[in-house]
Amino acid sequence: MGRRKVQMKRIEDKSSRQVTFSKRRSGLIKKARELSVLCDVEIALVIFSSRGRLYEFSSADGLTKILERYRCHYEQESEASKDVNEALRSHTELLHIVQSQLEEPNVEQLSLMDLVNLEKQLDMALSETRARKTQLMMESIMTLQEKEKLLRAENELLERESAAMEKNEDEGNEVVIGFSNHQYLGNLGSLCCPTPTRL
Amino acid sequence: MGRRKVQMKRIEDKSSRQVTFSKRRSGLIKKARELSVLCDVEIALVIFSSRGRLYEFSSADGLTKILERYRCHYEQESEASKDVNEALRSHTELLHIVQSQLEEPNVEQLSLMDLVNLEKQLDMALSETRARKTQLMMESIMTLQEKEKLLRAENELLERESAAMEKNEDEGNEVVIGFSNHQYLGNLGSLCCPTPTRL
DNA sequence: GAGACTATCTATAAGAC
DNA sequence: TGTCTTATAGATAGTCT
Repeated sequence: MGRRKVQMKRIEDKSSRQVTFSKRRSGLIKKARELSVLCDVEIALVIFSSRGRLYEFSSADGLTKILERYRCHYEQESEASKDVNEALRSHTELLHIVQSQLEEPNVEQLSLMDLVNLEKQLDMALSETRARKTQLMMESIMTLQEKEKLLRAENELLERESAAMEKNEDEGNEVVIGFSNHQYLGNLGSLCCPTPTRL
Repeated sequence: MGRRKVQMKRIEDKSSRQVTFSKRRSGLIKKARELSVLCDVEIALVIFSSRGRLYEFSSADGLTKILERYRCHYEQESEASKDVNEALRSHTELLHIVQSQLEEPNVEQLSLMDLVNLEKQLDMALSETRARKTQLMMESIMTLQEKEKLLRAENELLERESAAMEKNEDEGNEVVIGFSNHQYLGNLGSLCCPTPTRL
């Protein structure tokens, strides 16, 4: 959005890098604020400059809360955190009981029924834990697959663009007259160079 | 940046809000990525949609690390959340330990050797299956992460090539006529090479 | 409900001071 | 260094598919 297109790589000149950082940083924060207001969503944005200075933005809820929510997102079921907390409480309770019973030298005195019940409870607790683990992994895989898809698409686009440019360069010395109306190009127009009319 | 200026307030129409969220979210994430690359800074961006879906971006260092750094910056740790997470982790560990302790010393007391053996075998099979499942999922995740890395690298390379080519063209000495104003091309101008009329 | 299109608006890279 | 200006690249609202 400036006088010329900029390459997507680290700006080597320290001064311009600083200027760009300042400009874009405020732009980014502004955009984050707009998104949070327009769409009524929670956003947390943290930026560390190379010198270690911290810049941040967060929507009304506050950065800490959002970050906390972020962490919880991977630890708890999104369905109902109530259930998770309850499960956690009962599991912990169960553990205490079992542990105290195991610590005593006469574990054998536990009745068979006690053991059966304990086993059942432990089994259920284990199942929940396993299910949670599996779900988290599945989510992770889904996210990654989505990322891959997007990257592949972007890649393809770039390759076509690149190929089109090369072709264009090869034809560089020829006399070329303007475009046909680009509106007729449809989808391809956005992917490759419109083939110019040659004389 | 659209057909008309938009008021900076929550978009009431649910549908447009959703569309705007999708569009601006990707725009914001793109800008965050650009800033992190151009200025070599660390950025963490977390967005929760109103439905509780999580979207995130983070520069190379990874979101967790940056958030960690953020927390260190303020030394504001939420003890409650930390405790919950710790509990969940150690909880899982303990369950495994306790279960194995329960199984071992009491096998004889059940005195149904066949059943016990069968159970053991089934248990082993189950364990193996679970382990295998976990391993496969982990491998899947690793592979996808690797893929992502490669695709990103390839992408960057292509973008540089592309940029170099354009620069090359710009520096050409040819006399150029017509369509010097790319604005007439609309969006296409940014995606395809603006092949001007050459003489 | 995700993408393509395009007019229009915004951000920002360079310049100017 | 900072601030203002300007030309241009980039983002996106409305629309259609």
